[in-house]
Amino acid sequence: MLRAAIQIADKSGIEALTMRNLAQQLGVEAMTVYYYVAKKDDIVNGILELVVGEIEVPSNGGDWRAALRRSAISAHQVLLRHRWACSLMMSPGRIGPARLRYMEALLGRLREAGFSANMTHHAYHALDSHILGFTMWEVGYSAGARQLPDMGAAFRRQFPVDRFPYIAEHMGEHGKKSNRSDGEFGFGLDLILDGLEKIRTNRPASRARTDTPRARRRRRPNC
Amino acid sequence: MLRAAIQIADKSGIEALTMRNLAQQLGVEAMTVYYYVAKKDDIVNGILELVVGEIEVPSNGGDWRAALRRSAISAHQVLLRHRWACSLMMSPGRIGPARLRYMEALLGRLREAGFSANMTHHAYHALDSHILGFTMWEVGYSAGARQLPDMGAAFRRQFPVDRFPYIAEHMGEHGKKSNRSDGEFGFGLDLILDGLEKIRTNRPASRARTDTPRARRRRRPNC
DNA sequence: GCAGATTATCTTACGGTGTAAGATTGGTCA
DNA sequence: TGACCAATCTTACACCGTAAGATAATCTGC
Repeated sequence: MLRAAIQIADKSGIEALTMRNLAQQLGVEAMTVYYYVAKKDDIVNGILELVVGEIEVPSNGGDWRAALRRSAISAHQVLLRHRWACSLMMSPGRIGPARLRYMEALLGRLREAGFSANMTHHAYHALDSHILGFTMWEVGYSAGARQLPDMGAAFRRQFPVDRFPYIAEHMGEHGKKSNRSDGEFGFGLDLILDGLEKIRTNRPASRARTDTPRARRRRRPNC
Repeated sequence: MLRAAIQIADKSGIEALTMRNLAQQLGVEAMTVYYYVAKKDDIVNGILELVVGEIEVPSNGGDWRAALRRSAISAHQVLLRHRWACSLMMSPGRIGPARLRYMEALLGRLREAGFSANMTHHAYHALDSHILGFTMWEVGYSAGARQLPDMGAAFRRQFPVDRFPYIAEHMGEHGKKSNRSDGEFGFGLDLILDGLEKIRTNRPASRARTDTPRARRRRRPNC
């Protein structure tokens, strides 16, 4: 059932995933689905869980930078395969086991690389913001480009080059092949990873992983 | 009318912005709103336009880094004031005049600082991804924390510390005051800005070294 | 002053959504 | 055979955006 739901969402967008559509795909009436599921939200959480499970978790040994880079690119690709998943990952209350496993691995890899708890915290959010933020832009951008195949011409008509020269140039850059694939994603990713590496080597002994992390003195019960 | 719509969305979320709700707020019947607006989407675009207009555009003179930083922080704050706007900015087909003005100013400031067209393109997306990606996470996170006031306890019950020690530690970092305000946002922002500054001074007007050399062939006319 | 046009509002209705409540079918087992 | 039960379907409701048209209020030109 979740497979059918993913299929619908992949093909026609998450807004096409309705109980009636899903039931039809399963050859059944709408309300029958509720025999297996309490709320539609359970289906949404379920398919998100499956998709997050597709993401390659940072490996344990070797270069931390390479491991994180591989994982980030894997996440990017998974989210491009399931373009509806991005916004779901950023909405509240959707953190399931797969997401926790991913978070734990990523955080652990950072700590293991020598980052302090505070640095790890910041690094995690910087990486996460880039992965989700960039991919979400990319998804929206290509969706817009698909439904307006000649967006460039429409744009040029409405916003002439002489009024927005830099945007025009920017659009030109979008057409270049060298910027395709993971190139644009990788640029920001490397910017962040390079910055982290610099921080890591500049302050090497800022509380390495000598102490095992533990939930000490919960300051605020705030997730 | 758009003001009333923003008020509804700010107070009760974008999903509460229905034609019937909006009409009620205006002391009028639902369909009356359609006398002033063709589709609900026009209202959504309208309020987004107003909100994007609140963002402080990068100033012209002085230090490029400081200008971009100020603008990014302004965007962050505006989007926290109107927590519904983030996801709208990332969805396709919502680029209005205010957004173009912002883009043009940001791109222009980068070019003026000495970045090549290609670098500017990459820098823009890295910054944009961070601003929108981070803020969107933040919005979702705080929304989750608000509706589950003791999320921490619920979490500890379901996912014990010994199984997810790094996540537990991460959650601890969230409680620290030093990480509040623009601190978390600023960290990733500075990571990106530092990286950009290094690129700018090290190789003025050069191609990104992160571009994996690849056979570049046809460039598709794509926006 | 008043007919006609314009502007603003309301009423009704339709097809879509998620889902609550309960009827119906078919198979298994005592 | 009669009871149980899992699986499915039927009906209905409140909400959504909005199409179509009726109605009321105001302005305009003679």
